[in-house]
Amino acid sequence: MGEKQTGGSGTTGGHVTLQDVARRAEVSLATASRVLNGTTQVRADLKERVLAAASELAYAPNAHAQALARASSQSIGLICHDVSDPYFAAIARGVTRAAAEHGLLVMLASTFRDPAREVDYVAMLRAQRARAILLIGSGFEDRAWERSMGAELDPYVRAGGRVAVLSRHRSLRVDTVQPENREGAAALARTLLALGHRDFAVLTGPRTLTTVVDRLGGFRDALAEAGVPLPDDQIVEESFTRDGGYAAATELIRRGLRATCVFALTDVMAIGALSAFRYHGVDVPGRVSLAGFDDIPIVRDLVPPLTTVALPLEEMGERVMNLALRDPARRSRVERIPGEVVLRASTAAPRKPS
Amino acid sequence: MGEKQTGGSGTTGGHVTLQDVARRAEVSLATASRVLNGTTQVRADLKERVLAAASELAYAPNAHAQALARASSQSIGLICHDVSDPYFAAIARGVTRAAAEHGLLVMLASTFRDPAREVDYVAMLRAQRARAILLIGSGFEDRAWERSMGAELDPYVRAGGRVAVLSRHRSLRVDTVQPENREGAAALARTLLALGHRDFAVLTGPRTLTTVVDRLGGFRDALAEAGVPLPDDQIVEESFTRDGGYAAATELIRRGLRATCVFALTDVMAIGALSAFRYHGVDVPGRVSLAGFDDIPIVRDLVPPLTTVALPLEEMGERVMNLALRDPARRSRVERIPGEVVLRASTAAPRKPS
DNA sequence: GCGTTCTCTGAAAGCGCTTTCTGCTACCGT
DNA sequence: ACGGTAGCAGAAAGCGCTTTCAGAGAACGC
Repeated sequence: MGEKQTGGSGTTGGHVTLQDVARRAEVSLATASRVLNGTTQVRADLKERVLAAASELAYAPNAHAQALARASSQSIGLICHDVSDPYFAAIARGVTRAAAEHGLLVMLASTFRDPAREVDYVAMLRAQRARAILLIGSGFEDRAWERSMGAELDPYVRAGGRVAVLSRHRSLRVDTVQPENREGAAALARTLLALGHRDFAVLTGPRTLTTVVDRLGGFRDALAEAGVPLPDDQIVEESFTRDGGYAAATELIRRGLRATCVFALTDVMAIGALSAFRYHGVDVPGRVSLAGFDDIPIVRDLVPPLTTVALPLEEMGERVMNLALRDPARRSRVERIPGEVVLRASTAAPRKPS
Repeated sequence: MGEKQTGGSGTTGGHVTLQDVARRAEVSLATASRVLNGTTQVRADLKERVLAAASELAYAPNAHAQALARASSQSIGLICHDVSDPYFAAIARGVTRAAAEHGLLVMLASTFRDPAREVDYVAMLRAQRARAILLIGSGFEDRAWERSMGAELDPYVRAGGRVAVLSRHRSLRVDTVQPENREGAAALARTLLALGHRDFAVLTGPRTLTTVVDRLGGFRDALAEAGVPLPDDQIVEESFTRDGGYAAATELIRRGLRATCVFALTDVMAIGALSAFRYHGVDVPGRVSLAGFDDIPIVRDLVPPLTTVALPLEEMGERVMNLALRDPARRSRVERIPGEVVLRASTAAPRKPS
């Protein structure tokens, strides 16, 4: 308590080491370590001295030294496109929550959709000996990229690292949490058909993303099954962002808005689209119905509230985290997450049924 | 290329070490290290051999060993209340972007507003020898908490760690990025007064948060200056969340909505409030004007778009990061971030001026 | 041509921990 | 009272790297 520690070992610069603690407690290094880790019984008085010394010196173990000695770290890596995207933010919340329960620290990386950056981050996380690497969000359909990812991931896995992906194709043979994008989009299509719509448009992100392939494919197939076409000029491609959605909707209007129902492949795009429609005086759902995908939290609060396909985002984050931590023996598990169509006020029957 | 490496050192379990690389390249450990770090000139042929060996073995340096040997890590810690809150998400984006530029990894922790958890995370980050610890978001006005935080932070700083905080009181003597909450709220109040409002209500978060103290104080003071009272029963306290805002607005209605203008202390609360008003048929801005604070990206897309005090969130994240990395010599810098009142359609002149 | 300076390589000493392994003391049964 | 066995403390060997510190050639000047 009233202990002066000015001028002790390393007034400036240095961190207190276990050695310092041991010295002060007048025990060996080994004993100090054992007390602090509870590895073995230690005589009560020594134990007390060590604890006292540690607290007086405000000792904090060096996690790097521990990781080195134990050959295992206390952190996991999370790679996503952009933390500030509500979709990822919700997932990240689930991941961090689950990580906290395991006493793990989350190392977060945003790639801003740059494949090269993604590879870099995997390398960094590998260097950090992260217990697991979590890849969140649509991958790229790109051979070269897959190869360089593999070049990082394979040795990592071979060395005992765990990889889990969320919402990616299984080009990488790893544990996977996979929302049923195709089925969800198809279900949405059927719902919209049932409302009476026959003229559709789609606002999509880059076609190279696996998510786009699945959602667009599922949607289109379901329409085709009902004999309803999806004309190419009614598919507008932009980035998977709010502004992308805005731009896509604007472009759609410019091309002549023939559709009575617009499907934005993500809620984030739908938000932008909704604003664009409002700006251009296109009433939703009066003139067009609008639907999204993901059910990010905010879309309830839009006007009109958005019809979408709900995914349990936070839970998905927890599951991918837990999947990565599960028994490494049984590999390559795939958990499929069904989406649920949530009808809200942004969709309605078309005014003039075609 | 065509190199078979089956059965090499550690087919399973082990990571490739620098030793392995050196052995394969038939050079010493030291030389391998020098090549990989570019520390010193190394004869061209040796260099080539090392590089080849490293790539063939898919070598990834052990960051823990590096950190230990170099006595410095490559990571910074970011502590916030909740990543999925758009306010923090935007800031986190700025932080991660800035960190990427410095080649640093961000370790992310969400406290979910639990002070104890916050202290725990600081301890973990300290153990990780994070280059800097960033504390984002309102602190607690609580002596005991301040003490335990100090107990972690002080030794960390003494040992050379850098701490920077964003949007907290300076009870901790560290670098600070401080939005001008008081001034911003006051400016907002004056703007609303100028619109003709005389009856105000406030939707606030927990009074123990410093942000609440400042924003509420600034708002109230500015009203007082104009001789306008802010009755206690028109201040509703809830959590700083969307649902908190919803609940607060609902409670306000229950108490009898005497105000013509409601100030929600954060945009996130305002979002909830807006939905509550809509649900209860209270027209915004027809019956009440509504204003928030922060200017998180989504509020442009609300209906009506929200009047608020804009803060450059992403930039704030970058600045707090850079502040933490700046020359440690000149300590305790404070960067003040002015807020700018942004008038949007959620506010209007009161219908029946009092 | 020989001492001197340069340049580059390798051996070895840590960084701060964990974890054998060894050895001591104390206690047990008989 | 004595050998045997726990129980517990300390010495020391790593974990995988960086970085002195020496030393060995090579290049240089005079």
